[in-house]
Amino acid sequence: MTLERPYSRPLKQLNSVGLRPTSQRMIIAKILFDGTDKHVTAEMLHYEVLKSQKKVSLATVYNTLHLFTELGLLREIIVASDCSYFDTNTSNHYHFYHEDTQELIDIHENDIRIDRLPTPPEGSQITRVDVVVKVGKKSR
Amino acid sequence: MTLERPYSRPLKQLNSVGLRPTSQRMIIAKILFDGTDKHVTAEMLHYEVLKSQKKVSLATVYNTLHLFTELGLLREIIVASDCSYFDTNTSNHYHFYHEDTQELIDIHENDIRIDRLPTPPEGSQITRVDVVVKVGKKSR
DNA sequence: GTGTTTGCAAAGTGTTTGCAATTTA
DNA sequence: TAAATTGCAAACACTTTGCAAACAC
Repeated sequence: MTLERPYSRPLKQLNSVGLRPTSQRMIIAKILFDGTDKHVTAEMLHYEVLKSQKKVSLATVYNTLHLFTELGLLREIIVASDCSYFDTNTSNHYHFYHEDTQELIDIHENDIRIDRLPTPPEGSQITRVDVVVKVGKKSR
Repeated sequence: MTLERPYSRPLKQLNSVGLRPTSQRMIIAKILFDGTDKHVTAEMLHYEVLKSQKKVSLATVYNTLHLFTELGLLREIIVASDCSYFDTNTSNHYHFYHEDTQELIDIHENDIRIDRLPTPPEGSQITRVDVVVKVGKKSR
């Protein structure tokens, strides 16, 4: 935890993409960019915000998550059709998705390898490769 | 196309999982299991149904898609948070997802390979591996 | 007949939007 | 003060559900 400079990283992140550091964004950025990798849903983040400081509307949370994603500060991960996750680690990596707990867990780059990527259909190019390894409770 | 025995395959599929071959299910099964691999959304399927024969309610389409999926006749594929695809090919394979056309395209088993699958977290086991290769229009 | 299946319309979910009020630079 | 941002509540898209009528066996 970066207790010694709790504001510098969030501020830098906002400045780096040219967003005004409003109080709502700072609160959100402070939670997201604390130096550790996080996977959050809009609801989870909203809850964290309410827990930590003054109120930020859910609409603003959604807005901010999408803004951050467009600007490259976050990466959206689709695992289920009923909720989106956002990942503060924007580098190339994949995920475990625990079907029982709905938890998203990083798979480190070295722990999986895809070789022989397929040629994309005529006229298209690969923009991204998503890998989700679904896991469940061990049966026995 | 299996024009010669248009009903046998759908009927067999329904029988094989012990579902009553109601007219609605037969209509749906006939569209889905025509011998070719298909990727459909509930809306697409509903549209196909209406186009081909008498009416089946959207609720029943949803119901049937989920029933078929639970019983192993279909596989659900999550590519975007706002719509689910169902794949008539239930064997292990992955997909291209065209971000511009929302089209889902099979990647054949031989065209991609994942080696070194990661060890799942303590107490869990891998239930499935989903790979979606997102593609977009070639830029130049 | 009895249990299953269907269709409708209503309810539900997560998400987005329009707009007036507020805040930032 | 001009432009950006926020919050609210309404609107949204997709999906699910409750229940009475219809159907399959």
